[in-house]
Amino acid sequence: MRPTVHDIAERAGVSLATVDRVLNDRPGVRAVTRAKVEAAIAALGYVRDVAAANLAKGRVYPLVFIVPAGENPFMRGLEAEIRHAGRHSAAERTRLSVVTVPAFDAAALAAAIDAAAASDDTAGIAAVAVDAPEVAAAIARAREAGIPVVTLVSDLAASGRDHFVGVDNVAAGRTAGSLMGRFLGGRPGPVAVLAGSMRVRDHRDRLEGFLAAMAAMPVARQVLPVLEGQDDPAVSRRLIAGLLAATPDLAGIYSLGAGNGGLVAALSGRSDICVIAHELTADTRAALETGVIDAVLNQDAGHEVRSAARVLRAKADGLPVVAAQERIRIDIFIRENLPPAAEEDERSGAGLYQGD
Amino acid sequence: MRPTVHDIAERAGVSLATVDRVLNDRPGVRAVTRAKVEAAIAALGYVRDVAAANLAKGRVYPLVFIVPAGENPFMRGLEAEIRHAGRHSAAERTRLSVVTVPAFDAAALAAAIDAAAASDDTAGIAAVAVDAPEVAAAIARAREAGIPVVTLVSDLAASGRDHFVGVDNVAAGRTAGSLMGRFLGGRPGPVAVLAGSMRVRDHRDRLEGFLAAMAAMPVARQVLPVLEGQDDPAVSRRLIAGLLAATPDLAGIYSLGAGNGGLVAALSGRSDICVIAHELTADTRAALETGVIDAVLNQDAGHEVRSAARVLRAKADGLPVVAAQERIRIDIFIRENLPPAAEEDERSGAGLYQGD
DNA sequence: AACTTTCTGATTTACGTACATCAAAAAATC
DNA sequence: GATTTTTTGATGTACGTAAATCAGAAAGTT
Repeated sequence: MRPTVHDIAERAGVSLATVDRVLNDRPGVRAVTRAKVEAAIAALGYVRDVAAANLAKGRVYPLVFIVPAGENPFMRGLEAEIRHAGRHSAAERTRLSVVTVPAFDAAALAAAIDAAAASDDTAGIAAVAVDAPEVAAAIARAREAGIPVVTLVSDLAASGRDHFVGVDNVAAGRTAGSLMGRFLGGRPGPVAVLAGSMRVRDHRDRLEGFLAAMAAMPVARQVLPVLEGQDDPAVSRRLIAGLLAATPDLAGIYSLGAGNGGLVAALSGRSDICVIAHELTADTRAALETGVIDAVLNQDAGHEVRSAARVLRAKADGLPVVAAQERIRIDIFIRENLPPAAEEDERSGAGLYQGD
Repeated sequence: MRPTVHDIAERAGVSLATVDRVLNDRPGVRAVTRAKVEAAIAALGYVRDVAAANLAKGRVYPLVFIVPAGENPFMRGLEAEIRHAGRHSAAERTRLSVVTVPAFDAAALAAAIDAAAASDDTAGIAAVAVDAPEVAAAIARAREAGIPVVTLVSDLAASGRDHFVGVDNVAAGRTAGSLMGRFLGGRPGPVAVLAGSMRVRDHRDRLEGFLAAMAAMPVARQVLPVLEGQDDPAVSRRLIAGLLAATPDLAGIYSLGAGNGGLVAALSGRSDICVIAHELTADTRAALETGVIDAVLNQDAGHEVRSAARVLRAKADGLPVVAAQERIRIDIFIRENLPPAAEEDERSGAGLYQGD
């Protein structure tokens, strides 16, 4: 059986109260006594029963997630994951809530952060950041009020946030470029890039990585000027249609933002162009299956949500974060390793695999 | 605040004991009363505090993991993950232990299963199966004794095991074939397959998927007869060296088993051949970085261990398993999305990402 | 009506930890 | 040596649930 505080007390020859003082480092213990207790802890290999401890503490961690509103399927999947995690977060004594704000609206986001920070029972904030000074200021205010803040999916390093939960977008772009280059092989023709907006940090990062990888390929290849679809399916569709008309020898398209529904519609079944997109959603999944999209790079929203919750709790408790453990992986999906669509049990997400 | 059993009792107008009887469905409750209590549970949205319940139950689940001994880096990584999970499994009231048996030794594996089942405090067994009747018989015996059994990594469906924790190896082979075909494009030359042994189920499955995917490619390509390296680096090295000498126009190699150290050594820095291998280990990681290996398909040992533990606990409690949630994903790694090597904190694995 | 059987209530103990209180002992200070 | 300060012990309550006991009420059976 696992040793308990009682065992430590007995072994160290002290009382339970003293053990408690050492464990939760409360004052009033002599150095020698503390050493004795710590020796006993080490000797017995004692580990605190977190479940019992949390039960006794009765503490809960109300965490607020702020995500952009709108039709962006990835964001809706993210929201679904938050709600899903919220329903199963009882054991971790964590309470998750979701706030949506208009996409790309820095003022609204800043206001939402301020509101969350103003609430007396907010233990932490996770926000999909918009790259703007007022957002950075709001995050700084929250942190000054003692509330930990993490950025989610899209970073804002200048804000002084406690942590960023998301993928390395430069690496993601490099991965896309490498795959594009290998898939195309010696085939001639230029490559196009469809982004949401160059004002968004993660899109800029992905482009940078993609260009670097393309440049490093043995075969030089022309990359056309970036198209900005505003993450909007209708705009994207128009842009891609124009591109196809103007560039008959187009070899590939890298879609580094959202709005892939429009991209797929514009391609209307053409599988001769090598297409690489981001985020596994209903649109991209279907296009992978039909061969219109060749590869999808994905960040697992479920992992991100759980990582954000873990980090915020650790910060709230003043505990260190194991960075290596919180790294979000860049998943590559092709048709053959596509996970089966989930049976839509209780979440409305894109049907991603949910690990643990 | 979350509702507790007391709230339910009050709301339903019954005593705490009755609520307890309903919750843990013990006998001695009239149908009408039960309905009242269940209505109160639904109305208040009560969810059992698992931490408190486990604390009260005091029950622990001693689970035995049986894995092959030897130098196979994936298996050693698996073992490291089990030990790692064991150190952090306190919260789940689970106790993990590892037993190693000689690789491919059916008799030894069967004996280990019998021994684990004979122990009075074994709540479940997870075993990397060898495809042999005596193993199937041992698993059947354990299950008759009321001990749940899951197969890990390599399945043995005929044994009647409760569950299989591992990837879809046919799909893995198809993925490899598809990537190989796309990476090679129009480049001519035959492709070789290096397996461990055709007597092992997962290797047969991978080969099947690979051949199917290659056959489905637009460009027909010759696949040379399978080489069997016994998962042994020295044997593999010899076989590959011979292959290279005999086949100057070789275009690609699919290594579907272990022993990749020998493969890499035989290739000695050649990056003109397209190589796809399985499992991210120190060997394959290094080869990915130098360009000798082009892609690695991976099954996350950490996920598998945690999934196995969850499934065994559920089975031990007679609870249903959410199959969709326990599916193990096939990860694709190329140089650009390689996760950074872990800082070897306390595990000796291959430095894989550890999610949650 | 007396009886058995089945249900329900009230109460208690336990799980392992956190946290508070008060008294007692030990150490340090004057 | 008397006093203050610091350290330690003893004890109790709480968290939310599980599980057991025993008494009492309700239902069903003769």
